[in-house]
Amino acid sequence: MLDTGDDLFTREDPIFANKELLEISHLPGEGRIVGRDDEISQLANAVNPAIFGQSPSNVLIYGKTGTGKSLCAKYVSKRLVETAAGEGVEAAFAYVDCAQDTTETQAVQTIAEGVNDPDETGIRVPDKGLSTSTYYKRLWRILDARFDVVLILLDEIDKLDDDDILMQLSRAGEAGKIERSKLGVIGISNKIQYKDRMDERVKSSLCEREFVFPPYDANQLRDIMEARSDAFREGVLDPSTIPRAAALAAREHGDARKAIDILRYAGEIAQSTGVPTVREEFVTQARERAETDRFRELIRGSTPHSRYVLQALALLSLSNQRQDGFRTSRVYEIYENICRQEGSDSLSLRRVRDLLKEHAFLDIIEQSKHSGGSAEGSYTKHRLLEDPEVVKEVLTENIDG
DNA sequence: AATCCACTGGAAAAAGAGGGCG
DNA sequence: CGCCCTCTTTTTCCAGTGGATT
Repeated sequence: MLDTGDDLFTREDPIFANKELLEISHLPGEGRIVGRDDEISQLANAVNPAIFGQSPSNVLIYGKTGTGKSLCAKYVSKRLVETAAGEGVEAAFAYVDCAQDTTETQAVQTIAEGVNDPDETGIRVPDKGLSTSTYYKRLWRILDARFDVVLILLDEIDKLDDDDILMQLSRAGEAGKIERSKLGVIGISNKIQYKDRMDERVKSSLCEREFVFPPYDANQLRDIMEARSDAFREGVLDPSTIPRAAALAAREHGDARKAIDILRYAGEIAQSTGVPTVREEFVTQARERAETDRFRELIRGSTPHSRYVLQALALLSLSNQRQDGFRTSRVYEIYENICRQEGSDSLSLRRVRDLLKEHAFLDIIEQSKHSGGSAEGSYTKHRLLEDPEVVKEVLTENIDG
């Protein structure tokens, strides 16, 4: 996405030797996963029966973002499939990011597509258009046709809007939906409280084993970055850069993904300014850039009206610098103006309230409740958390697209 | 204590898009 | 093609909320 590796010009990259090591999607090989040895062996232990074609334990993994949950789960699954193959057991794993596939149907579709091979099974899995039960039926057929054991990784399981899929998966065997295959579910959640919300029946079957991944400390973050430092050319990385970035990341979140992002941005800053080494002071800049990018990413893909609402709030913040928030009706007025300018019909007040709430959920704005004087009742104030200038800029730059 | 009233937020349902299947 | 399915966006309806005023 960021750069497509245009090898016409980059054959003599002065900074990066192997930039893929710093991409988020990169799955490190053996010995590159730092500080998670215990977790990995426990996880492996839980799913071990799969190697002999027996049912693996269902597992629930907790931990904040960037603590290596997905990484370890994927790594163990991959190793498991390899080992099982050595034993003559046909195993596979399917990975679902529930933040992207929030509904039951989408998640089933992703699993089915992930484990399917149309040439072998002759079963097609269309993107959409089928009923949920049809997707299930096809999934069961695919599984029985191809595999002895299947591990299903459900990442960010708390983003799922209902538990139905867990119910179906955990009971597939008993209900006789699948005969040959055994299923194992590995659920990954950011929220510890997730389990409380779960249906009792699902809870008992899904939570056979539970693991909590603690955040990385500064030393571990440093090791993680060191382990990937050969993404850079020799001598390019200033010795103080990694400790600095590690300290910064540990203090703020302990998120390894962000830490690696920062390292990559620092490298890119060096690259674009033509400096031959990655210096310590780039780390601060890199962090800022990571934040702006995060915001752009949040905005991207939102509907026009969702943007207008944000724009209205940005406009208000710019013209009234020292106010701590703007009430809904005020935002709505400005929003209506913007709609007139853009020549589109404005949405109802009710809808705009929901849009504001969505933004609050993404930490773009902050909402606070107030109670007013006579005939005022209770109301909500909205305040932009990002820099209004940045918001306005990002919002207007995308209009031509 | 009753009343005001601008605003809140849950619920349901319409509308419309996207897509498969026979 | 007609029917069925899902899913998102949006509207409509309505029962609260809560401090100041009466």
